[in-house]
Amino acid sequence: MASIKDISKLTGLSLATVSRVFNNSPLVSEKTRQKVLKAAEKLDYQPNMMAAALRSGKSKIIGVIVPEINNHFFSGVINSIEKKLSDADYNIIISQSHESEELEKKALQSFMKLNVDGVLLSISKETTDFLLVQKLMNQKIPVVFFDRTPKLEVSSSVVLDDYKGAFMATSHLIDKGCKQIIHIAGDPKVSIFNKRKEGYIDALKQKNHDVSEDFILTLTHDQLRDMSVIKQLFQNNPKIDGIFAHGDEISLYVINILTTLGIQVPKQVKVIGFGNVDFTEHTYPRISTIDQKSHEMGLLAAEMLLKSLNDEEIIHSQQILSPELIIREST
Amino acid sequence: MASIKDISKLTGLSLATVSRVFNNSPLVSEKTRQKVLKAAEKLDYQPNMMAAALRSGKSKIIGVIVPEINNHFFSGVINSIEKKLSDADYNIIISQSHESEELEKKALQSFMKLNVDGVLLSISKETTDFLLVQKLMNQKIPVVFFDRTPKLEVSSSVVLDDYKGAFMATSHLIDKGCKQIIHIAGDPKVSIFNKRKEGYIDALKQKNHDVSEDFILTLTHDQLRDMSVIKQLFQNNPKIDGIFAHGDEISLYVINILTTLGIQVPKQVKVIGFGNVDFTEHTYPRISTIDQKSHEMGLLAAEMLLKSLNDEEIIHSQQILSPELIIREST
DNA sequence: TTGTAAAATGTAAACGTTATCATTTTTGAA
DNA sequence: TTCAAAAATGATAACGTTTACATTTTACAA
Repeated sequence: MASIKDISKLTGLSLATVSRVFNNSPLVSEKTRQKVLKAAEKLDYQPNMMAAALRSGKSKIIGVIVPEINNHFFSGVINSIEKKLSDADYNIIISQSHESEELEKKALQSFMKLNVDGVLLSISKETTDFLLVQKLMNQKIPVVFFDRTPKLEVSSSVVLDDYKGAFMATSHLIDKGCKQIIHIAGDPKVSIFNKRKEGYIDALKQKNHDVSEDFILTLTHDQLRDMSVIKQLFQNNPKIDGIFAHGDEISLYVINILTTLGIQVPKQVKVIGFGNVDFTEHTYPRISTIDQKSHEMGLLAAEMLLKSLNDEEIIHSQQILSPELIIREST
Repeated sequence: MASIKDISKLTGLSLATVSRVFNNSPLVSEKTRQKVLKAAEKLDYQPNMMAAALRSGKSKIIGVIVPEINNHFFSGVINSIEKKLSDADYNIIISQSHESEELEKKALQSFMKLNVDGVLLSISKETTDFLLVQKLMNQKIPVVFFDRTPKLEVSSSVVLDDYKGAFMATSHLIDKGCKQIIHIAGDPKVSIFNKRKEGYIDALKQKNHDVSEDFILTLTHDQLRDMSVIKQLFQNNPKIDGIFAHGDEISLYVINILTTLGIQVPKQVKVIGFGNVDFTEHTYPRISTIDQKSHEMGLLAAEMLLKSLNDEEIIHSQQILSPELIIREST
């Protein structure tokens, strides 16, 4: 591989001037710039980012951690992040925590060793301590949290207003005439799922509906797969006419179970999900849902990071995106 | 940030021995190893991979390019790749080509500048020239293609036997009694979609069914959204009783359209998709499909790359994964 | 003890850049 | 013409490792 040295030899210019050309320095004449560029072309020169990173302290690498990459929402966010950051000539390293604090730490440690310029992080369910993140921030490496954020005073983050989304979804069911609405809740370890639960409860309260713990189901994936739980619930409470599920996959699954049980959606029971995953508009019936703004979230998180990267001072700001109610056939 | 130098000073040992400790060299006594480790702990030392990469020529970074990251299949493959490679202490840089040859080239160029140790690549629809990939391989940087591969003599690749999958899907429909089977084909620019078409055709031929070009639909996304095309097709050919779609999203969509038109699935028309995307088992009816082995593909591709990375010589091998027929309610 | 091989440690030069400071060349007003 | 300022270039020391080679220390057979 040709280096800056080879160009220097070929052109008779010093290392410094050659380097300046590739860094678009204004203090190099047009004539020599062309000479260098021509030589670079001839030698098929590729700058060595490792050397540049070592010397300058800037790696042009951004670390991204998500719980699972093959999750509709996260892959959507990453899609936007990658687009935005690669446009700004950054490379992105992606790691998965698989909901394990240990793996998350390992990834952060790797990021430090790799000298990343910034970090985008959606924390795992298990994460309770933020020492490593703090350490990064102390080293002036900007960190932007998205979707799943810790309770830290000083940090930047982009989240969805999950409470509001759940409130919207539940209110929508009520507006559509539902009297007995159940909620299929998510893992209570994940704070955004709790917020969805609160939104559901408050929407019911506001419209003077009864709130019953029996109507809030927190099921494991296996329990959910077993139709009998849902079946029994409907047998015991034939008046149930609305379901707010904390995720789209769950809502699709529930609709499937109801259809199997001969219960019609939306005629007898109206169902709304959360996420606005692609498939929701291709199902039968098409599923009403809350758009989670994955694209906007990725874009905004990337933009916030870029701003911190370009500005001298790291700015801390908390952005809250508003969810959007998508009304389709299932309600 | 503490460096090896600081440890050297603190312990009174030379840079070389300290370095040896972190590289698990056998030629360092247990006593000094402990001394170094203790000092590292005290100084909160983090190795600088950039420096190591520059000196050793090994970056411990693998570049991965896919057309779109927020695509069920690719995010599944990436999931396995990330798992496998991070276990082996590699970092992965992910780029998207967005089906553009130019962006793909840009990503590859970035990879070269970053001195990646290896590349995993699923080529874009538009890609026709492989100069950059060749250049990488000439520099002894192993490249493993997956899913979408070029027609290169010397290369490593992991693909699904798409022809076989389509053959299985179509044969399954025939076995279930379908007489008039249509195929909703994918973009002809993507070779694997053509192979699926061929598999469909050959399965029909083998069982002495007529093959008609009218029964092979190659629709744009917009055309597909417009139900009238499908509607007309069924009005003109009321005998159609089987549909093989080149993707699961499409099959879900078609089932949706059919249901809207009052056509029952699977009673009147049987539908099978391709991909085995998560949602296919939560729909109503549950969708029969062909498993695309995303997990196996990612794992195998990563393993092949690791092998080339560890062995002196780069081995070239073409792996073909066998698809699996998943029979559900839609057939 | 001595001698010698093996084990452990040390020296110092690289890897390809960037950036500070110094030097040379160019420009153009006086 | 001269001279100072501006523009362009150069010399060189880092950045934090690794590694080939040299040296010292240790172990142990003779």
